[in-house]
Amino acid sequence: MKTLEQLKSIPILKDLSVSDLNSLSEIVVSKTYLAGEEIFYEKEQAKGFFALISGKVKIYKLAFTGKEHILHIFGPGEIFAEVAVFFDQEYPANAMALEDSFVLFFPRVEFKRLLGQSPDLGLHLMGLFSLRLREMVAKVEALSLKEVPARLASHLLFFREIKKKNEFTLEISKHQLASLLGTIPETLSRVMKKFKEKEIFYLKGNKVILKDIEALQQIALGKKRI
Amino acid sequence: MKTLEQLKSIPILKDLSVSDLNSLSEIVVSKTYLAGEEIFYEKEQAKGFFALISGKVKIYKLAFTGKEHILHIFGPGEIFAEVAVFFDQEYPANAMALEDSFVLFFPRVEFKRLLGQSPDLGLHLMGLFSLRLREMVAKVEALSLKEVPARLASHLLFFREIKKKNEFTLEISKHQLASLLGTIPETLSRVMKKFKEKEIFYLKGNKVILKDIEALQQIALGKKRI
DNA sequence: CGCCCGTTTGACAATGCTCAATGTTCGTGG
DNA sequence: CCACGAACATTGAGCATTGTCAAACGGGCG
Repeated sequence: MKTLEQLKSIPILKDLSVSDLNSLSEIVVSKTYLAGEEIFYEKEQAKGFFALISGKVKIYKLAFTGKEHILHIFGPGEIFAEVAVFFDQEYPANAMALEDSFVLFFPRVEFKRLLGQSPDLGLHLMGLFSLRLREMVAKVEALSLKEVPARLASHLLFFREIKKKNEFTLEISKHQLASLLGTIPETLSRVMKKFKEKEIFYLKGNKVILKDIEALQQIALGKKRI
Repeated sequence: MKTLEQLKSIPILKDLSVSDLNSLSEIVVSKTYLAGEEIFYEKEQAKGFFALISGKVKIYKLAFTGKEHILHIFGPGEIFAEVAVFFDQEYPANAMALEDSFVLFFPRVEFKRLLGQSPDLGLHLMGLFSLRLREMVAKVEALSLKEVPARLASHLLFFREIKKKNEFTLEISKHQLASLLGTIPETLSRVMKKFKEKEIFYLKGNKVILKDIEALQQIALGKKRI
């Protein structure tokens, strides 16, 4: 696939003018990462940002003890590490390919030059920043004000919105899901067991069928305990 | 003080061109809030963002149970609620004046028009977004990977950086500090007691004198328990 | 002086983590 | 096709941390 086609496959970029897209296609660099491969480390000098064309990537922080917290998991069409554009400093977190992944890399300096020329490009990027900020605020809220069952319920309801169905697959391992929810696999397993016992959902492997949406909503809000 | 002077007192805006500043001064609206007064609510339609000229403002989320988590406390010269520019939706959190505060309000629609005209203004704003994002990532990390003593130690070290001194005042009540660290006053009080016992700091009222920086750094990283 | 609010302390409960063991799934190779 | 191993997932017991509830303390202000 041509670079231009790939750029157009990214939702946030597809509305850009042809000239903006052409400019971008001249600066991007294609890269491939194997499953499990590190894309960048937290302490690494940030040289640019990425657009994921295919595969799956996790952005995560590591504690001194080795405990991991996943900030975000990205799929095809999404942009990540875009903060790098504005800080010629370290990346704020680590990134690893969860599956074999193909990405487009946007070098910081060149991209910033384009930004100065196209206000439209800047507006798109600012919209993305706003979205990320909201996601992070939601994460802080969840971590500090909600318990694990509420966080799991919120996540399941979020997936339901995305998939527009009560039946879906989790797409990531339980270990990864626990890390994404700010907990550990054992705790997640116990909470899921309770959800099953209370007939809130059906779970087999990675397949989920939500059964009691009302209960999920109550639990997500912290109005109901399990 | 003239609006133009006030705009120049805001660090992130002071490098803007005279014409940009003049454009801004034409759209801003001055507002005053008394201590304890709500500036906006979470569910409220976001009509613009703010620059704090004098006073103190907290941005916070509320749980269904009434528990509060402070996301940020802003002082003079800082900009807040800037995400509002890109979403004609609800504010993502609540804002309340902690002291009598004087702010400049930037209406969303008018500001966005200026953005389209001045790429430079956009670049400044994007830098601000990046900073906020990093702050939020740090918060998520602290909440999910660190215990209360580590969060307190980090906060004290952060203040030390700002003040460039080992001696300073906390500026906010213990209750507010607890909420900022994602805990409750009782827990904070107990942790502080331990810090005092271990001679890590001296504390009297709101006055703090850091005594064992090394220990604070170890605790902040989670390498050492108290 | 006495009241009020913020703070501290105490006793207790609960949530979630650690460590260890057991189950389960799935891919590989005999 | 089955057996085996490795990685993933679940379960159990015990414990650490933090939250809840209630009471006492203390400092500042009318």
